[in-house]
Amino acid sequence: MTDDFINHFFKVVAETMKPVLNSWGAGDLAENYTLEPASKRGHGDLATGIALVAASRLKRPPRELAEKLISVMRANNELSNLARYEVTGPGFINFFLNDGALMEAVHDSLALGAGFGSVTPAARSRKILLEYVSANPTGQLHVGHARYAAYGDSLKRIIEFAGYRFCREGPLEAADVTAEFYINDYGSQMNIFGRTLAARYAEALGMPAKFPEDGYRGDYPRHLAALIKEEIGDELAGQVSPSASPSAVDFFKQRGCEIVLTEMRNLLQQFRVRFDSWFSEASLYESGQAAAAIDELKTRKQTFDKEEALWLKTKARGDDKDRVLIRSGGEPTYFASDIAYHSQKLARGFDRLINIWGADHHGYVRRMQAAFAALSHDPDKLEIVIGQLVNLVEQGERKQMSKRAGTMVTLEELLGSIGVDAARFFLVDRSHDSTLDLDLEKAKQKTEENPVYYVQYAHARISSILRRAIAENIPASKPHGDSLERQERELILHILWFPATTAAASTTHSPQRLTAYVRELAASFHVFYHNCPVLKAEPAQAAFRLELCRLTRNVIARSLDLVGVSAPERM
RNA sequence: GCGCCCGUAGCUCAGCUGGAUAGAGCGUUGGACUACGAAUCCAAAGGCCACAGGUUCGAAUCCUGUCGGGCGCGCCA
Repeated sequence: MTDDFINHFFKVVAETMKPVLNSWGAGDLAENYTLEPASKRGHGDLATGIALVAASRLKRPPRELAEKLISVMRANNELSNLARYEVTGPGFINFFLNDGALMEAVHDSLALGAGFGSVTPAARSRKILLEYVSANPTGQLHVGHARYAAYGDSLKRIIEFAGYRFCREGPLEAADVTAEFYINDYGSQMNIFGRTLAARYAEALGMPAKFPEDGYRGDYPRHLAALIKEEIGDELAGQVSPSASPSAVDFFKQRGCEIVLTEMRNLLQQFRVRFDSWFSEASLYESGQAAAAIDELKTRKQTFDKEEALWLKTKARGDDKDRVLIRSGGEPTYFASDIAYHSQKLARGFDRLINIWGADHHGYVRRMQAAFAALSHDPDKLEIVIGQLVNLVEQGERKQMSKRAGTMVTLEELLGSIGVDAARFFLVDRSHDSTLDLDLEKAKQKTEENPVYYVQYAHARISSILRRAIAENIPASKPHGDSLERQERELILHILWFPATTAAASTTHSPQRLTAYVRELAASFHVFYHNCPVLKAEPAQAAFRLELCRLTRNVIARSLDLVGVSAPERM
């Protein structure tokens, strides 16, 4: 897209200051200075502390430098048409944007349509593989998974909209994001799962069965076994009682996994979390890629044998200790297939791999990075984001969430009790590196206080105004002349920061920037609404305010969409 | 013991990657519907930004240490 207003203003100011900055030997500041919203009324609309930064470097008084910068700004007509400026406090330069410029900015932003706040589409965009949730296909998704699902899906939307920064300090670039769910359908957990289902199946047939020692408790495996029983009847009755045959275990493992994945898929779809790809861990063994990765590590002399196991030399690459690839019993570890998986991702042509892992896996980060390096992959291509956990709170007490103990709130229950919009907003609204306490009873009671409704209400309210404008045949048009009310100015300023907000949300991987932003935007609108009549204003003003309303509605709807929340026209 | 995350209003949390007098929601108190949707708005009260140092024009933000909480430190995944 063409530059948004803030970006444009930044560049005009930079160009204007550049000759002076160069003469001071500080030309680099022209690209690196910060322009920010002025925090308090009386400080103008935008502010920069560039003179303060320059002052400490040049050992000269900041106010003197600020005055000098302002004097060249005065000589620039384009800039003077946009704003007036003054030096305050220790040497800040404050910009007071002209009403006319703000009105133009509204018009121009609206004209950008979906491009407002978005990265310029590239002819050939880079490819990102974003992996998240990746739950074992042995049970139900719980609120912990829900948090990563909401976070990961929002991040995908945000990166695709705002772009991604591939190099430190580099620009945001257009990117295609493939969202992938890694299915851990291999290994001992799966065998236990198969044996559990076989036992529950036998029970369902009224036959005696030995429940496996580490079997999966709870009702869910019974539910799966019942479904399978409906499919096959008593066909396998002879193979499961009193204990299951290997082929029966295999069957239950596979069929159970399929059912679980189908249910997960449906549930995630309801949650508006869309995966582009589901990748099976077991397929790495079937295709030989797991073995190939291990061979390659051997060839590169990155492994050694000890106590009948095969180890990878990760300690030399920053890990706390060396790690086992193949157990003394001959079985490969999860780590081994994960290494193959990561190589495989790169082989598929992705420029960047982003993994979202729970905090309970952070100890695994170093070893993965070490393995990555051991294969001479570019370390910058692997980015691991750690998300903190969700704790359950019941009657004020924290409880560990556990499948086995049954203290677990499923995604299904969460959706049933508070709905998709409230759940997504709630889960993404707090920083992903803070632990989240969830009290389901409170969440149910407090659903109506969820800030999502405050925002959606603003959207519905605007929609209502726009509907009436059409019904009453009041045109929206390009503004001319009039000055702006304070509430209009504040609303416009909020809107103009939208592109910077999407950019920041992307570079810092923080969807919560958007929830915070859209909440403030809705607040600005509500204040505007109470002070500035739209339909009942005189025609020229009504026309402009209708444009402002349309722009506000677009930005609210877009912000909500970027975190997977709906923007209803009526509620 | 070591590593990562967190500590901000009574409660739940923001704080734009160093800026001016630290913000919102809930809760409390008091106001505003014969004006486009009161799921809204206005006002008041509420703070040693865990603590101690350091970096600099300037720190809730960066660095070091202490205290408190969470998570991890398997030939589990």
